[in-house]
Amino acid sequence: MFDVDRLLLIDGHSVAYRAFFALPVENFSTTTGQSTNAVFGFTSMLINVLRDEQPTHVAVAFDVSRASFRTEEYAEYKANRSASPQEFKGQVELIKEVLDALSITYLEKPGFEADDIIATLSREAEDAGMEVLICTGDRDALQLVTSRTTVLYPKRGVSDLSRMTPASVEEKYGVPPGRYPDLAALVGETSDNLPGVPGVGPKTAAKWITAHDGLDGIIADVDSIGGKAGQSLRDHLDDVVRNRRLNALVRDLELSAAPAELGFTNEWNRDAIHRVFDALEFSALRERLFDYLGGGDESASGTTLDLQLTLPGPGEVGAWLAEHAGPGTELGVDVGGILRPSGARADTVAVATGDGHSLWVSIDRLTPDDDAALAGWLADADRGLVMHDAKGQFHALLAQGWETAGLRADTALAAYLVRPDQRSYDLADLSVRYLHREISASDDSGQLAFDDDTAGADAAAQRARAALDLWAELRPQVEQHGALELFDNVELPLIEVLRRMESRGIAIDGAHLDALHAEFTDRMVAAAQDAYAVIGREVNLGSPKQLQVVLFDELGMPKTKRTKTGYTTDADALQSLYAKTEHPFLEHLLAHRDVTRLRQTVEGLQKTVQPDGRIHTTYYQTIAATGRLSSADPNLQNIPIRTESGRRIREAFVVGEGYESLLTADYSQIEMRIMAHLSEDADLIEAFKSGHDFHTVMAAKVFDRDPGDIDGGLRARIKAMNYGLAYGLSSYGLGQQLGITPGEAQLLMDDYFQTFGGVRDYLAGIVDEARQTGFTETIMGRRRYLPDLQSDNRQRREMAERMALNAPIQGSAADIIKVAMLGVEAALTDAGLRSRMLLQVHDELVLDVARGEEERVESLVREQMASAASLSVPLDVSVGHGRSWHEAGH
DNA sequence: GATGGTACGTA
DNA sequence: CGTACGTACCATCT
Repeated sequence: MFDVDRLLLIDGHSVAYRAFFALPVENFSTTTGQSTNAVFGFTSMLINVLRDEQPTHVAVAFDVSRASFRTEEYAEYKANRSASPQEFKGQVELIKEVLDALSITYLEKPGFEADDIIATLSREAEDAGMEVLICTGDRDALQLVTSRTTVLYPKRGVSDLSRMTPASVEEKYGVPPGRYPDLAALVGETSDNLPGVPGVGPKTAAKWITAHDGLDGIIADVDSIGGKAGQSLRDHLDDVVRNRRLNALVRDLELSAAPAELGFTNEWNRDAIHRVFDALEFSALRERLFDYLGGGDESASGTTLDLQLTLPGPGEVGAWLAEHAGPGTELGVDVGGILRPSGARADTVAVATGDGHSLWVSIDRLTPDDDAALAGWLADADRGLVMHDAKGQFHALLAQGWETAGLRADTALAAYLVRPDQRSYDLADLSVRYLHREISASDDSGQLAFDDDTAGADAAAQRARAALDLWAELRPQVEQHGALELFDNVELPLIEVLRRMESRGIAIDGAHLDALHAEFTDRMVAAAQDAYAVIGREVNLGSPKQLQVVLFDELGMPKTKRTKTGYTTDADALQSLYAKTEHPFLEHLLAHRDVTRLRQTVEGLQKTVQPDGRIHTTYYQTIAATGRLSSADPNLQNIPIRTESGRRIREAFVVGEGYESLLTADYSQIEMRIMAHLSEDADLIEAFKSGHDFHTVMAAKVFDRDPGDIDGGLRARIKAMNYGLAYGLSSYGLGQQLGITPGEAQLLMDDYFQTFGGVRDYLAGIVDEARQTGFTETIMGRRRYLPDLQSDNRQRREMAERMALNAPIQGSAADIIKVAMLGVEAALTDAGLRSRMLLQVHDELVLDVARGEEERVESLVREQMASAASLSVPLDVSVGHGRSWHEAGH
């Protein structure tokens, strides 16, 4: 490389504005609703250019306002520009914050444009023997291009820059860079509101400039220029002269910094970068930035933490624990190994104290004394253990035979309660966000991959310490969000309940699954053959793309609803096509879909049956923004029930060996009951207290008839209405579901709200309140923040409104069943029963019931579920028993 | 091999 | 053009 200084000059406004229009604003906003697309695009471009061009000096120039000496001289200058969009406002200030964090100088000069600053600096830099790179979307800067100065001009978006050198300017415009302003003066610049000579484009202009040695020559010879264009030029000569005066950049401004003072080092203030990127919620960009910085000296940055790490020799564990990790203090713990319900294994344990000490042990090297010391320490309820995502680590510790008693906090849960909308709560991310400290990330299974012990030990100790420090940071926030009780009394104790449920798993009748798989396979093959026979060839029935060709091109069926990639072939659409065409292909296709789906479900289950003959799902406590649990590997919360064939899959979930039956218990209409409670609607409350079929009673009230006079049709309408309410249904959606017009659906909704005015007022009130406070709240104070309620984008705003309607209702139901689960688990233990809770499916619990315990367990479960919350309507629980989940269902 | 889109199962 | 999820497959990208 040449040993030459390189100055990078960026036109801040120009690049930010380009970025704003290149990146869809709706994809870039923070949880507080601040748009960040321009900041993102600018920063992204900045990082790329820093990486690719390796400048030694950097500055960014901004316009102070639209007013400049040019507007003084020509009031129409840039007057055609519409006001910058609302979403753009404020983003320039954020860009300046990014620049501050990166210690990059930015310059402004009242009365002048960013271009002038750049022109001045580029001249000074050239005089000082530097190379210059100018990054701008403003073509006026092309006049600055020389053998030492290159313009990086965004081709499209902001990621693709073209390098404009003297040769490439000449190739593109037919004139050398110095003549570019002459050309622009003749052609005009729409974006600056500078009209050029009508009928003269770049080709003509370039020809003239070459022939007459520039604009001055053209003006001198103006009468000799022939043709229509020549006349046009003479008619608009004043404009041309004015354009040329305005597009000349000022190259001798007095600036606050000279090129030599713009030195750029990568002595970054990492802490400041973290703060700014946190606020902007730029995680991927931060990684790119630090990747680029990567070569640098991390330890010098001061954002990692030195821990006094002890790798104890044989028999020394107990002494360390006694000295540093006694009772009454909070301690961070990190367990490494295989962290899952089945096949778990603990390999390492790290402990970190608040005063900088840490311990790391490899479990297979512990002496019996060490083992006993650690086991006793973990089992001591007086230890305030702070862990991150503790459940998996508990599985691992338990595989080692170690029980844990003193869990004081789980930082994943704490972060979730503060901001439940995030997709992940990775410890390394949270550490950066809340502690501004970088730690090495673990992979999904909690395994840390390192070449040697020391590095792995340090990383594990860092994680333990990060959890401890995160809790200090998050605890006040949990409290401030009013969620401390929910945290201490519900979410935290629920970890152990879920861990037990996962460990227990549910027994599977493998032979039944095998038989179902064989049957579904046969039916799938038959349906496919039938379908192929109808159209005379084989297609991939699972490919929406190929199906579209068959349905709409070859069979000429009417087009369905549009999707991003064509027309939908979903089940609803196929049904309605079948109603119209009665084409047998559709019949076979739908049958194929159904049975393929069932087969897939069976296959998925077969793969997850463990050697103990049971399926052990994993429950996730920090996924659903409303507070629900989710289930994965496999998901046992979406096992089919609606169709006959589907229900047969539930026959494969059976009572465990040594138990007598499965029991299922579910809340009936829990969401409507919550709505009754929260809305205090007298008629709705009365409907629940009547004891008759709920939907029928509701229909009787809406249509003002006797319950005996409500037929199936009326009941179905009100049932759909009841269920749709909590989702923020529209008349369109309701009509779609009931097969009536949106108008009819609207009339139905009007009737409904006429009767249940309290419900209408409540629903409207939720949204109003959320708009004011920024969040919704469940009966236990679980919050969900919905910044999009303020969005200018109608689609986003209405989506947020529906979320606001749904979150308190779905979330309160989640609160209630969580409390019930804690109650059931504790009551079974207290009563000394062997029966055990296995599954939760949002409003349902499934238990293995031990011989002779059926009655006691049923009444215990009913009692715990019914008393989990005290509402103004009873919490009705229905219970069933059977040898399979199917039989126990009701 | 990762990712986005589509489709579909549950509450 | 109703909420909340997880999983599978296909098509397309790297």
